[in-house]
Amino acid sequence: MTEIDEERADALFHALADRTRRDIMRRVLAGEHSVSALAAKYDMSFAAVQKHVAVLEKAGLLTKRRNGREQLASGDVTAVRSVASMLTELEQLWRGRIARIDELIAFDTATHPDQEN
Amino acid sequence: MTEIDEERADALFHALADRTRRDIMRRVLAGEHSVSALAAKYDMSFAAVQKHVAVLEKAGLLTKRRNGREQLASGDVTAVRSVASMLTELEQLWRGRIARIDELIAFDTATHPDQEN
DNA sequence: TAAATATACAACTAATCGGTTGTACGTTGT
DNA sequence: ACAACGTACAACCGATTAGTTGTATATTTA
Repeated sequence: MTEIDEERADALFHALADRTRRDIMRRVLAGEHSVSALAAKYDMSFAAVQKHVAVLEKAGLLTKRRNGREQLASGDVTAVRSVASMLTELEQLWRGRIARIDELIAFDTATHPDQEN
Repeated sequence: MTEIDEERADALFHALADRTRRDIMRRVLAGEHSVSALAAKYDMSFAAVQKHVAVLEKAGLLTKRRNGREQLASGDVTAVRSVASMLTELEQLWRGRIARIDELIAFDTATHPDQEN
């Protein structure tokens, strides 16, 4: 369960850790684009862009749909949201830390009320 | 400007694209931990953990503070939030796409009111 | 002062990554 | 039928990664 989740997190963050792939995500979230239409936008080979699309697809960040001879890529916003929620989980841990510090301060001011300001 | 931002995004996503580093982040967001205290938690050498901490520090996800002979690491929640906001930006592009689709539907139902359901 | 602890860093290795070129195959248009 | 287009995939290459071991340097503590 958690093992699979961590693998998925690895794939998601790794997929987003590349400029070209983040740029592809911007385009395919805004609308469908064929792989060759995407490839035309970057100064690299078609195969290189195809690999980037494959990385994003394996991570679940986009899906492909065949239309004739072209493959139309479309961004999956729920995958983007799942990454965001992982970050929110991290933030919650930090909130817990702050809450604990606040408790300490509350205890301190209750024990030594003359130290309040 | 954007060049630096993309480099920062590369570093942030790459830093989070590793289980051990995400786990370190959970611990240091919840509270301060020395590098050796962290190292004791994982089945790898001290040097390996030290490198992971260095990657997180370079990305700005944690800061270190010297206390005697130990180095206390503390998670930086604002860096975590900056990653979350990048994802929100991506999500906005998707919202734009949906808005455009809605406009098309509105135009269509206005032009062909008999096709409504 | 000497031993133990905590860190830093260099050098090495196997694996992965991001790119290339080349080949093959189905689909479309002439 | 055939040329052009869009895609898939394998093989290769240099750079980077995640790990290791070993050594050096402060800081405690006995």
